[in-house]
Amino acid sequence: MPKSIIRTYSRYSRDAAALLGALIREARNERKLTAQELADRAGISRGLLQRIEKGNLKCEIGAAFEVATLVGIKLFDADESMLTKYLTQKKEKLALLPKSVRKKPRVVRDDF
Amino acid sequence: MPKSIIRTYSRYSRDAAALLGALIREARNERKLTAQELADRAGISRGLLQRIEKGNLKCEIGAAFEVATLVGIKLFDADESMLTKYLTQKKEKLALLPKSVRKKPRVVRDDF
DNA sequence: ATTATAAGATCTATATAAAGACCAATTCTG
DNA sequence: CAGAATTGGTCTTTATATAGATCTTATAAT
Repeated sequence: MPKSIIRTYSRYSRDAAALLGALIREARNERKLTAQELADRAGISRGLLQRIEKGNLKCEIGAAFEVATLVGIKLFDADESMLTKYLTQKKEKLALLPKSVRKKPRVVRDDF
Repeated sequence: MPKSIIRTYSRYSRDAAALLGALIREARNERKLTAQELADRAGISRGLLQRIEKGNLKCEIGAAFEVATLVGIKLFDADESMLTKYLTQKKEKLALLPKSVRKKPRVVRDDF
């Protein structure tokens, strides 16, 4: 980040991250895992896990997803096979869609 | 990151991030937004948006969620009010759960 | 009530994610 | 087709997220 950017987040994003964190904490409790244990399994530090559970938005998405996966949280309400299937479908659909979005209509050159 | 940590991600996490990226791309297309426009609205660089759409796991979760929100993707299949409600419920439940997970049963001191 | 353990908090060093600028390759649209 | 616009890379700089260590506080189980 060259210039210090002040990021703002919508209520929706904040709540979504907070919810994900709460779900993780709940699942960790149910599975009787300490923060250290779960962090170790996810290959992250305990501090990072703490921030994820608190819904911190500055965490890397991979770490959050990995932890969620480890405690059995189903992202997109889908299990592994469903996720793969859904992903494949989306990719196929994307292949058909236009590769770029054209915004400005060309200037009509009717002056000659 | 003091020592260079090689992070590994499960298939599930990778697919989930890839799916989120694909959904964003699809929604951006439908809304006829260029990458630059969406990036500007989200307050991020075009490069970061590109990585998010590709499902890069090293992106910050806040940026990804914010972009998703901007194109109308419903996280946890919930709209704003549902999300808030769900979050409140989770917090209430967490308040009742034990604050810490005890693993090792204390050594019984029956020698006196 | 004790006390070991887990969780919370803070600090430092460092690897790296991200912005910004640039150029190359694609791709719509007239 | 043409040519502008969009997208895809690459490179550099810099702010910062993270690991790791340490200390404090809270808590659960005896």
